Amino acid sequence: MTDKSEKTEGSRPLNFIEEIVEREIRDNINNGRVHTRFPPEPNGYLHIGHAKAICLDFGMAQKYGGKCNLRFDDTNPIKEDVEYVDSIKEDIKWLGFDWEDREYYASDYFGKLFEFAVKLIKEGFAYVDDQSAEVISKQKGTPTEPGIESPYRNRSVQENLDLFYRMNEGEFPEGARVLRARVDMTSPNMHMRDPIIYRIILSPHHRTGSTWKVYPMYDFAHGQSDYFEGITNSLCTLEFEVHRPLYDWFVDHLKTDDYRPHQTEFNRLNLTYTVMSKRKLLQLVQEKRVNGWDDPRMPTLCGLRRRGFTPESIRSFVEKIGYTKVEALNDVALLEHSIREDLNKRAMRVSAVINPLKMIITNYPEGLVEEMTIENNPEDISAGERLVSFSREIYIEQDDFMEEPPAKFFRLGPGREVRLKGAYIVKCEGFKKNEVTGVIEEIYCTYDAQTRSGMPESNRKVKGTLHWVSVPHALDAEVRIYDRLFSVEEPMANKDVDFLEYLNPDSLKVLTNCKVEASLAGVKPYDLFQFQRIGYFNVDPDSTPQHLVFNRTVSLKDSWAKVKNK
RNA sequence: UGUCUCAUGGUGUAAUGGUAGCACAGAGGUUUUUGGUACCUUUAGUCUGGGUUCGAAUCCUUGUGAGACAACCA
Repeated sequence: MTDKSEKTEGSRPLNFIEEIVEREIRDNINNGRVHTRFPPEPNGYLHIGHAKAICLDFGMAQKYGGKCNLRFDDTNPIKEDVEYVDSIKEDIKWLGFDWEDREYYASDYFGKLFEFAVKLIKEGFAYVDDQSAEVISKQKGTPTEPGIESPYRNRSVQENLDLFYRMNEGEFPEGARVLRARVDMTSPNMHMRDPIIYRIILSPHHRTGSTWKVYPMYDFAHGQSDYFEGITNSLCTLEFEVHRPLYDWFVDHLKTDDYRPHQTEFNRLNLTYTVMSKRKLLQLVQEKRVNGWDDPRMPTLCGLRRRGFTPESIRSFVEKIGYTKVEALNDVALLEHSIREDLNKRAMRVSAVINPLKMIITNYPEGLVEEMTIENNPEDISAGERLVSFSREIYIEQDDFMEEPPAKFFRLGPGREVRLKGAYIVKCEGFKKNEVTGVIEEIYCTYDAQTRSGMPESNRKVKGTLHWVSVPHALDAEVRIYDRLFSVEEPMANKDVDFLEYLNPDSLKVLTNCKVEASLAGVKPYDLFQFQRIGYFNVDPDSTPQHLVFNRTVSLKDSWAKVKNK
């Protein structure tokens, strides 16, 4: 009964995590509370894969009346920096989520974690190992062979305690000693073979300075931090599945009543034609294969934002791909669909000619300018209308004229008629061609004065409608045409080929001679538009009133391109 | 020669023992002053073998394939 009502409530069926949570609520596990956390490490920029996690962590809390904490997992002072903290917070807010006053850091718990380690030592569950990293690693065995016990495994509690305190006094150099949990060296799960839980790091931490000389490892910090914060559901990606027994082992030694957090793993987001690993993204930035973390070709949230993606489109995409335990490769076409779907509803339509070809309307009076009324968005009447100047000389798209057009070409060619969007029907009477280069330099048309939009004659059927910009009114603009960063679906799939080999050489084309309508004079960075018949574009932060710069977010679907390529 | 996880159209997902559905992509069409949008139609799927059952994508089992795990990273 309850099952049914819960399922029909939403517009889609529950995913497996929602099913788990609803069962827990029903069974009053953890008093029926739902409290999640998003735990980024402040060592890089967030990408769309993180967005999938953010939407789940914050989304579950929202859906079930719970809370979601933001917790920086800052247990490694060598790799982390405050620089990243701010960008991460900005990206989460931009995506549309709010952690309110619950901004935490694993480093907030260094004291409690240290005490817990001391407790484990006293109970015989942890020991100081004096061996080198290499030796410890060797003793760990392999996935198919058991490990062997360290000669230091049975040190006295007193000695362990003494050594551990002195490790934290800075008495020993980095690497000299570690603290290990005393679990099981023969466990088939490598993570249970006496994992290292504390190591000596002498570099200062970005938040705690030089207070500490020993720092907890991820496994010794994460579950415990969840516990300290009262987290109920610790949601993470599939590769942490093998860590779960250790997560539970620590929580079991920490908990004092029925409350306990537990970990559930879901599949990562992989996208075709890109890479998602922080290391690879860093490499692209460092080797200047892209222009920084916010390069519009990057799958980072700042990159997608600069490219013109909206938070709504990203959330909608994440909603569409779902959460399962199957390792998936998501088609970037679905992301593109999500942004088109969103922008179709909200983007103002404007006229921009990115590869200009001048048209002279020979029978149009010289010096005459007419103001044409054009709707701002046919999908949204409330967006209103605007006036656009029309004159004797206009720019049209080079692609909209062919000297010898094929049958299916609905645009302009010698003797053909087309409609100029919101203006007149014109007929091509001739063109000027550079005899040396073969380039069409100008085309000459006549217009039918009775076909101005709104006049009865304007209803005449013509095959095509072109966008245009009046020459004397046009604004110059730079347009950056972005395409997929890689030319293959899975740049990492072939182990014998460096992923850089698959970089798409045409992922960025800069067009500097573009002409846009005058209404674009006052645009601000991140403003969104549809360039009529071309695609969705936004204003790049590089843009100034003197030098307009637009990024192509995504092209419009182009059924002519399909016909043409047949 | 380990442990854990997974396997449904091209892709991502649903169906929780009872008509294999949805979205994207593909194909075709209608409408259209965007070759856009919207709408309609359509192609295409339960990894393999066995078992339980009136009935199996679902439960049991065999095999196959894929992934994760051997950082003093997270």
